[in-house]
Amino acid sequence: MQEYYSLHPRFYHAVDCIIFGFSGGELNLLLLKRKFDPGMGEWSLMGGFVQEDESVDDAAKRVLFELTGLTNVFMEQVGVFGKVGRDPGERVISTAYYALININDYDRQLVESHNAHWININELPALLFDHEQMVERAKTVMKVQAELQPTCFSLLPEYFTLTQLQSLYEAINGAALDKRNFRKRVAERDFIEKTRLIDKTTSRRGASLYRFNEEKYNNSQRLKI
Amino acid sequence: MQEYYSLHPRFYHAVDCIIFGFSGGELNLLLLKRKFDPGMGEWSLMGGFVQEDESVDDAAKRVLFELTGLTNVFMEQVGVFGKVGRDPGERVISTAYYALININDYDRQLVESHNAHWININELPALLFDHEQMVERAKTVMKVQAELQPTCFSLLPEYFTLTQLQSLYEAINGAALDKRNFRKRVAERDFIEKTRLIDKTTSRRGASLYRFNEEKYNNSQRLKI
DNA sequence: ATTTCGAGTGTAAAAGTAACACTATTTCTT
DNA sequence: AAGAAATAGTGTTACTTTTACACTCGAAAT
Repeated sequence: MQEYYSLHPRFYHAVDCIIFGFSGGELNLLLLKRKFDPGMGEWSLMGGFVQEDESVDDAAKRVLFELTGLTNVFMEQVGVFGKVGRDPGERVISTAYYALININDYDRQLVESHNAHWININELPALLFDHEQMVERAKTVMKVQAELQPTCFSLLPEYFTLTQLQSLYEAINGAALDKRNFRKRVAERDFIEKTRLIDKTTSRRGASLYRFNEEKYNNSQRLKI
Repeated sequence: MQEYYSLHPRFYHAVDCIIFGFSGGELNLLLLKRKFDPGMGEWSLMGGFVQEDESVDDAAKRVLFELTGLTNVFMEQVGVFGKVGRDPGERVISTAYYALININDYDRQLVESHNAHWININELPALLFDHEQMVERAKTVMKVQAELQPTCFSLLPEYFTLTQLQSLYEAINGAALDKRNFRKRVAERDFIEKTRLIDKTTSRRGASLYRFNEEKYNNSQRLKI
């Protein structure tokens, strides 16, 4: 019985985080310029090793916290990357996660101390190991997920204008949307609530601020956006 | 540098296979009644441990081959299951995969020797460890996948009738479909080819046999079914 | 010749999606 | 004070897609 396990090899298990942020009408990833080997000087995802006392999902949350100081972030598995030589140093199996964070919220000092930077998703540099594949898959999974459920509100501040929301959807879609049709669709979902607040920073006229009402969403027919 | 890895713990890494088959108008899973501990006597998925010289994906293919004798089977990752106590014997992280196999094709002797049985997906027994969660997630992932691409042809024999195809879609959907609308949609996709062959086993009149043309599918606009 | 059984076929209403351009409100400039 | 500038906001129509629905066809069995 003991042999049932001990005949088999054991592996380091890493987690790597594809961290999406939204600013300036564009999607960005938080990437590290590595200050240590393996891969010193290269761009990479934020990663870490799973420890004895934590689940794989918890390890991903911890790693995200170590970089950004954030908890309660929307995170989802992207997949397992388990090729034999993917990490040239040792055999490491890695689970990739994507996270959607509000770009106003994170701890800038922590991020700086890790040598991490926001990079526009359309101008990504070459990345360490198989991290580019991870990013590609994350983009796909994120897109599918965002179409099925309105998860992408995690990328916005609590209050946002419809122009911001539309440009987020355009960034995820990779294509422009018609303003009137978009607003018609927003009006149909009452989990996107208009508030009395007005944002005057982006236009002279000012734009109404909206918020995502999670409770209403949970009670709704789950109309995707 | 060496410490970069060696400070961290290592884990057994398993793969578990959710194996779908289609017969009698229903989806079935191939499950094992375990003949060994841990979990002797319980129903479980077919699983195995990742070895030094194989990727995680390859381990899943090997495990499926060991049970069914099949290669070149459609398989996709379902996700990583990495809770600390999920396997009470040892800390094991597992990657779940789903496979779609043609129920006429597998090696019956091998399957029997593993004490494996086809179980209707709507009448599943309690399963070992977190295998029920794996199955739940696999059902969701499989459904999404089948909607995006016509992967489910892997569940059918090379030649099939439209009635069979429709009942497969109904089983995946969990809901009945309108026969005329379904056939109209089939007619629109030329990667579903009508042949001159007639199947006389299911009706007196006989039904035309169709086949999936992968090449045409790859050249098509990827209309999902 | 008649029955039986699954295979196969078309049309019309309804819903959803896509295309399209101007007015409104406030601030800034002169 | 008037006009320019800049983003917010607003409806209608054509087109496409989806849904609902019931009978005939062809071969075998009796």
